[in-house]
Amino acid sequence: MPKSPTVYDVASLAGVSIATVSFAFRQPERVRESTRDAIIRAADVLGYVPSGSARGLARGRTGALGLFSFDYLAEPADRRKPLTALNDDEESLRFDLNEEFRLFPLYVDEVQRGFELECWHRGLALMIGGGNRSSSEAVVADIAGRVDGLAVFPRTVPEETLRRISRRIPVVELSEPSQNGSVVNHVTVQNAEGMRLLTEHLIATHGYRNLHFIGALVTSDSEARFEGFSAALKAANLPAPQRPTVSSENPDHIVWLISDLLNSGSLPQGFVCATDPEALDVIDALSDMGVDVPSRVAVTGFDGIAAGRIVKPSLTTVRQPMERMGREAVSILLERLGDADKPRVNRQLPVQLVLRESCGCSIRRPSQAPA
Amino acid sequence: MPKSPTVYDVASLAGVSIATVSFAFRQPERVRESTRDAIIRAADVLGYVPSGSARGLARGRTGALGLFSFDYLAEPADRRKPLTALNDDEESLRFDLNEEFRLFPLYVDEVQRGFELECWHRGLALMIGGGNRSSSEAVVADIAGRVDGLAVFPRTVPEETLRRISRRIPVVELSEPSQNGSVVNHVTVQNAEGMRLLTEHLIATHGYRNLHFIGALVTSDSEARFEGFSAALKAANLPAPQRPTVSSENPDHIVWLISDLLNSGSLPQGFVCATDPEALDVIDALSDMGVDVPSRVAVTGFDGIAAGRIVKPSLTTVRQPMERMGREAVSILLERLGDADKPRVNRQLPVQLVLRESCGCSIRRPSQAPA
DNA sequence: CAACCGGATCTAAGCGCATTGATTGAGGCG
DNA sequence: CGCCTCAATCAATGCGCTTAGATCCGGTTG
Repeated sequence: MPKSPTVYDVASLAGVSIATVSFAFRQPERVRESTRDAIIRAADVLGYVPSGSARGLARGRTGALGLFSFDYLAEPADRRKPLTALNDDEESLRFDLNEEFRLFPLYVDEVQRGFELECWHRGLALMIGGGNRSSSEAVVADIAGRVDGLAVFPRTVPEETLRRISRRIPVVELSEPSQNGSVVNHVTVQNAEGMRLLTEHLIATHGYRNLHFIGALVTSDSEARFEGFSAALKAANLPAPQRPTVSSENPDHIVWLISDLLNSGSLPQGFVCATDPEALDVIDALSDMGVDVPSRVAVTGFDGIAAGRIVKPSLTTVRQPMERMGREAVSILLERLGDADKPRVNRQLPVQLVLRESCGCSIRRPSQAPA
Repeated sequence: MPKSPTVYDVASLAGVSIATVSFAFRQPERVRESTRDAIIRAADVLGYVPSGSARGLARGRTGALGLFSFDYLAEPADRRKPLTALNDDEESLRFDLNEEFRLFPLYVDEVQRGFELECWHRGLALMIGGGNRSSSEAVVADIAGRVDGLAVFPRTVPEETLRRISRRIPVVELSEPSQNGSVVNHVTVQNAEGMRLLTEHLIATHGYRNLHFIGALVTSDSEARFEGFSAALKAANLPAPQRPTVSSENPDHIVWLISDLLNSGSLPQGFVCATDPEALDVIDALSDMGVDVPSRVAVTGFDGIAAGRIVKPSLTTVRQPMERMGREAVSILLERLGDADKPRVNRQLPVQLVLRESCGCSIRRPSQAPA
């Protein structure tokens, strides 16, 4: 690019000072109309686009919010096999057996969308970064340095870094706060309550009495869900496990775990999973072993991702108001831009039970008006 | 926030000059280890996070790419009815009749995802903005001022603005270039070719001879698709219409249009639509009028969005390599960051025919190995 | 006619960092 | 023991913009 024009160039071409050029754009009413026109014309001729960096520096705020998300590329390789396959050109024109939908609109993506929409709606720009625990430190600081407020997904940024950043700008974490209090704001959903309702449904409606909880308890959200699960069992006078059947984050573990249960003849009546992706992995594993879902074993998830309605059987789950979570995050940040030490909040949003096929419910079409 | 610390604060606490602080972070090898440690410790104590604006200003580049997208909120109201309904809390726990999936992972979202992944992969931050023709002018300039390269979706930014921005930073438009040459780079797909293949399939495999093309020709992409459609008809010695049955962008128009055809008894054997969303609207309209798809009329789309596999009947379409388009955009921008006047490119990517139910093809499960 | 006033414009001082060229000092060499 | 070299550090400048305060000027007011 041939050296982009600056206020100085515009000013000299228009025959005014740089201050006037700046005013012409930021406070047009302060500048006489004729001069303003001249300035705009000069800017047009030169192709002037003001530098965001310079503006941000001078004003002390950037007018942008940041969101730090997962980087899918950093996930274990086997998780993104479908993606790789997709890039294979010679497979063009094949039947659509790709399973990319299992990876794309995930929980984070829908939350992110809400964040975007709300930012745009309020005239803010949005800076997005991605990474995982390891990569993040530098990357997240990089982003934090360019925005007026930051939202992060759990497990993307070490708490220490979060604390440091929150001394500079407001920060909100999109998860249940960990038990030992948190240094930042939070947007949560009714994790425990939602899972309790779902479990109750399995017990009351379907009469299941032997349920397993599957999920890597890597976030406070999953933990809260496990507690909701346990609470429902206790309320029904069923034995509640001390710990869930942990699956770690490797999908293979789910396969091993289930084949163990199958071989030992101790398959439960239902698997209650901490998240939708885990539930989908469980369904896959069961299918591969010839175990029918839901007639032989029920499976449920938690999230409400798109893939849950695409797979067969469709997934019974608890839907989080993902888009709205993103919106709330923006709103929390905005409220805190001005006054520094507004108290931290934890805004909890309602969830919604979504009954589909995988729990044993048949498909109904309630949209048909009863005659 | 209590006034965030700067290099000056860190420098004085560590007892060095600001230059050394800067070096400690940017070129660690230039600083003796002991001093570096002292500096990092001081930075820790103060909670120092370098200002992106200042850095950007000083270095002359920001290390971020921009993407300018549609703002769904700016769409006609009736298009987002499902969204509104979703926010209604009292509807919690209802059966999942919401149709949000019709709006979310659309074409743009998947392209955007590719853009994000590629940026992160290369260690770049990403700034996203949204708007439509009207709102954009200022917003897009705002973003253009903060990034080193910009990608835009068609119809989001007036060409004049695009030209101006491209004098400052490299720009790539995610669409077929318009016939009269373009001032920016492009990432395209085989629009015409893909549509030709699809139409051929309808003619050859299903024997349809009376097809209508439906689509608002608001982008060069849609135009190219129409040309592909016409080409296939001509090749089969079928009469090709001069113009498509335009639907404008108001879904109601599709309803009117189809009810007209129905009332006059001139329903074709198939509707070939310019995009998936339009095809879904057509299917909806037909269903509402009691016309079965595909037994009575076939319908096809173009895009490959997720909703196409969720709806009944599932949508036959042409799938664009959306994620890859985003990736290519990043790659094009990056190649042009250094050398200013590298020639403009138009990188065309392959598409893929996806045969599902709505064209009359039955569901096959090719993954089953033949015995 | 002088003092005054308000609108339009300008001068000048940063904003926080990167970076060039200068400075310092310790070790190497003859 | 003096001179040179090189590594480590520093002083100073500029990046492009915003904005408080100064200035200028034509028009008012008494």
